[in-house]
Amino acid sequence: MLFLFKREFDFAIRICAYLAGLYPEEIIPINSLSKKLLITKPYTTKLVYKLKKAGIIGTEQGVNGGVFLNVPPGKLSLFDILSAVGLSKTTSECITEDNFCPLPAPCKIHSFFMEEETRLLNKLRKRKISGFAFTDSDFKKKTSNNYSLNIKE
Amino acid sequence: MLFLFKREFDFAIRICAYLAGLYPEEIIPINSLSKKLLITKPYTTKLVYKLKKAGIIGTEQGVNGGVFLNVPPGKLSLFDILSAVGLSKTTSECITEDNFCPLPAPCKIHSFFMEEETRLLNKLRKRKISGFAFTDSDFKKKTSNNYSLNIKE
DNA sequence: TTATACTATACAAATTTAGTATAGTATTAG
DNA sequence: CTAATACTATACTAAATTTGTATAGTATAA
Repeated sequence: MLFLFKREFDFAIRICAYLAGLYPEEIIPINSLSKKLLITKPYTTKLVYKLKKAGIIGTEQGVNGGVFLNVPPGKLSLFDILSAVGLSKTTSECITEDNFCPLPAPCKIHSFFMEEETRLLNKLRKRKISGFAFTDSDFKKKTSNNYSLNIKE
Repeated sequence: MLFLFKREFDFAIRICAYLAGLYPEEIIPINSLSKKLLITKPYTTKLVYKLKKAGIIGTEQGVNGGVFLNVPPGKLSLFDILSAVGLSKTTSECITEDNFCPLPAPCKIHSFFMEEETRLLNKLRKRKISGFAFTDSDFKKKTSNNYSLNIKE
């Protein structure tokens, strides 16, 4: 796994990037979404739940229900997505822990990493999901299964 | 804890930064080092072991032994230190795993994070420990205990 | 020769991440 | 109306990683 990166982040971005490709016409049931993106159904469900709570994803219940992006892809940043699944929990606790570092705060070591973190976070804020959107035509060939999509309305 | 960062990395850099402050005159026993830097002795030992294996730290055994930086601080990068304690293990496995991502490699999402990772690694390569060196005068006041240092030779 | 220090590896606890289960609510086609 | 399908919300388990400890040994020098 990437240094900066956990699986949950990757999956969350992947889901949003795919929904961005469908935006704003189509909705897709979680079931199909999970098969399509190679994420287990319970895991997909969990992420959809978090993303909906943050207002990023919208859902429709019922037989022909499904999920869809609730925000224009040009306005949805990677930062928004990662925050929704829990970025803040892993950020910057070290600075608030006193007695952790023997040097008077801010020490050069932690300052350096704080700066790098800030730079990365800003970059995540700038990058919008529209730049990562993909559609069915972008899939690997071997994933030949085609799940039907429901046209919204 | 910092987003980019684990405790082990922090400790390893801290040890090297302190040894850089002593360079090239003094050596310090692990015991004193561990008390001084607020790292448990077994953990300090473990890190010293790894850093020595990588050639970064030198040691002297015996009653007046201890450890010291084995490389001029201006030539020792953060990257060298983090590599010594195991940076490579956490890096970029995702790209080599096939079937992990449904999109043909390199997909935009992973490319983006790869770029960011590369940028960070390059920065770590550029930054030398000399820029982080500290000495006893930099400690917080409350850490009033002063452990005696052995003068080398 | 003994006290102190490093060497090398094995082990265990704690935390985080990843993934599953389940009981429930909502919607709509038929 | 009702049964099938889909989302809702939370609790739980398993795997992996990180963190920290233990221990038996080797080396050195006062």
